[in-house]
Amino acid sequence: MAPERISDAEHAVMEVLWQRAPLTATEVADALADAREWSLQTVKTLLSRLTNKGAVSYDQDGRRYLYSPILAREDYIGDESRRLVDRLFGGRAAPLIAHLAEQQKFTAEDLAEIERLIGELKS
Amino acid sequence: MAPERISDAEHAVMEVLWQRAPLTATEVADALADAREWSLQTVKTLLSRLTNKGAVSYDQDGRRYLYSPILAREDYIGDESRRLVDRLFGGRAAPLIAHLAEQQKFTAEDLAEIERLIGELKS
DNA sequence: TCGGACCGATTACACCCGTAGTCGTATCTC
DNA sequence: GAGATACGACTACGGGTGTAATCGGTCCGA
Repeated sequence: MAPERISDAEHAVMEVLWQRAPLTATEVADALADAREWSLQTVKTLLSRLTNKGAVSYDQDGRRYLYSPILAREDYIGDESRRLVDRLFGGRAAPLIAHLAEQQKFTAEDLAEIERLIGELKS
Repeated sequence: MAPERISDAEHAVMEVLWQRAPLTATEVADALADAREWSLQTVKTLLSRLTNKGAVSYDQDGRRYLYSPILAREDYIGDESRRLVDRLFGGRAAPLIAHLAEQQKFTAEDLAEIERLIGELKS
């Protein structure tokens, strides 16, 4: 299948569905109300585009739809992360980490966590 | 100023200019010939859009332009990395690393490198 | 039973993006 | 000095995106 790209706005909708599903369009819109000032219609358009892209499905419940994600969040963040690493760091992850490190993106807990991860990977 | 987003195609042009500058439009097109099958006109359009976005500047050399980056590569990859971390990992970098780790994106050298980085940061 | 209310579907529209073609002009060549 | 050439500027155009309004059908309340 063609890996249909998911836009920023669409991604916001996916995040809601990944958190809990199935949901009606209205419920999705409510969940987004804090973050984005979208009309219900806008959310419905995004749901419909996501459906066309094969990223969400729906079950009909009377005259409304209950939407659920098809695309797994794991897969999405995997693809996006890989894209970034490929585009900006020649496909190698270490330079990304070096970069994040220089930006002071790490808290003490982060460092401990990462050390633990590295330790695991080495064994 | 609004941080004008740089598109994928535009980014490819920036990479050339980051590698060496100043360059003429034709030189940029030549440098890209291997990677992308773009006509010279396409490259010129991209350079012009990047100029409008304030990401590159030019010096006039007779009747042609010598283009140079204004936006620093550091800043660009910083912004892009931060965008990704914010969008997908709630602004924390450790989960990104955990994710990359699970994808087996790290070679043995990477691991050594990262360990070294972490060691430095902890001190 | 009739007018809203509420659905999803369809349509709208301006802007960005990828990918160029064309135009007007300045320069080089003979 | 006239035609070819090379340059940047302007124009084009189909598809994606953000952001909705409108349409046609159905159900609910009075």
